[in-house]
Amino acid sequence: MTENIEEMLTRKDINPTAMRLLVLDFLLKQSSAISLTDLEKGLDPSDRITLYRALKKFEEKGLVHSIDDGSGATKYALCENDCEAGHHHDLHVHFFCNTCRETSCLPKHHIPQITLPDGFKTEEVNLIVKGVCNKCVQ
Amino acid sequence: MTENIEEMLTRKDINPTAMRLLVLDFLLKQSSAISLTDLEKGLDPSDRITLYRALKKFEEKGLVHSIDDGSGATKYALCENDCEAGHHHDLHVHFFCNTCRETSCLPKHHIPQITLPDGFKTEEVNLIVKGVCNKCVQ
DNA sequence: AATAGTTTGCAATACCATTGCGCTATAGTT
DNA sequence: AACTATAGCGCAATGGTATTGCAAACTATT
Ligand SMILES: [Mn+2]
Ligand SMILES: [Mn+2]
Ligand SMILES: [Zn+2]
Ligand SMILES: [Zn+2]
Repeated sequence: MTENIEEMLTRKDINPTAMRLLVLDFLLKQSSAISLTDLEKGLDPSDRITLYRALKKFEEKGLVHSIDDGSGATKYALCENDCEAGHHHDLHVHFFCNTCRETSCLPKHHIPQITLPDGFKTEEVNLIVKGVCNKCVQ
Repeated sequence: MTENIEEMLTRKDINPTAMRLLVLDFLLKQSSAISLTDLEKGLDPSDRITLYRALKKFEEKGLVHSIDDGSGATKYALCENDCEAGHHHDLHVHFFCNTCRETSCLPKHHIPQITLPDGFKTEEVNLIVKGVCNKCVQ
């Protein structure tokens, strides 16, 4: 099982250190995107900065993508697709639940094409839907 | 002219104090959304917290809306439409220029309908397009 | 074993957002 | 006009997140 995690890292050209294995293992257990603080609490006691750098490395290598859901803290989630170092292909919608404050990837919901005024060049699109998630709706 | 600004405030049920007149006047002169720090620099010397509370009051009363463009600082822009206290109707796209780092409202670009999985309820949509704006494109 | 490169942990820094609180200006009342 | 209640202002303080510097610890290689 651990070998599987280790392979995931090496396949992405990430040195599988003890800390990084722990971080990836934790990420695999999540059902929603997590913040650095979530990770810190989940792997207590661990140094926040080390965790921060692990996430940054993962992002840089195309293993996780970061989400700015407007909560103030960047969230991180594993990439679904075959993202490459530097180039992410997770152009999907993200959902932020105003009730449980969890952020989820909606990988099946692609971001619609946005037509801009003349002279504007699109490089990236961030689409966050906020509301009530399926777990919180009654 | 000042009366016009004053009326804008009173019409929104905002007490037109000297500070608030200055803030609204500054906002009217902008061609893009501004941060609290931008406002502070533009109205130097003024107390940052007072400006912060002016923006919050404006937002609460439906005179400005805030934009989270992922830059780290919340941006503010005057509402185009007849927003009411508490209920904003600026469901338009926002554009962040990666070159000049300015954030613009695209009020003519409405946010497309997003269909979510069963059980998800939409309350709000935040759509930020990042790229190069018409002024920076060469 | 020595060396070079990588990772880690701690300290420090820089912003941004937000609240508490006393002072002041203003509006409303007598 | 004097008085009082309220609202606004300015300063201090706090809390949270992101990011970098640096030295110690660790790994891999010669
Ligand atoms: Mn995602
Ligand atoms: Mn806008
Ligand atoms: Zn929820
Ligand atoms: Zn630009």
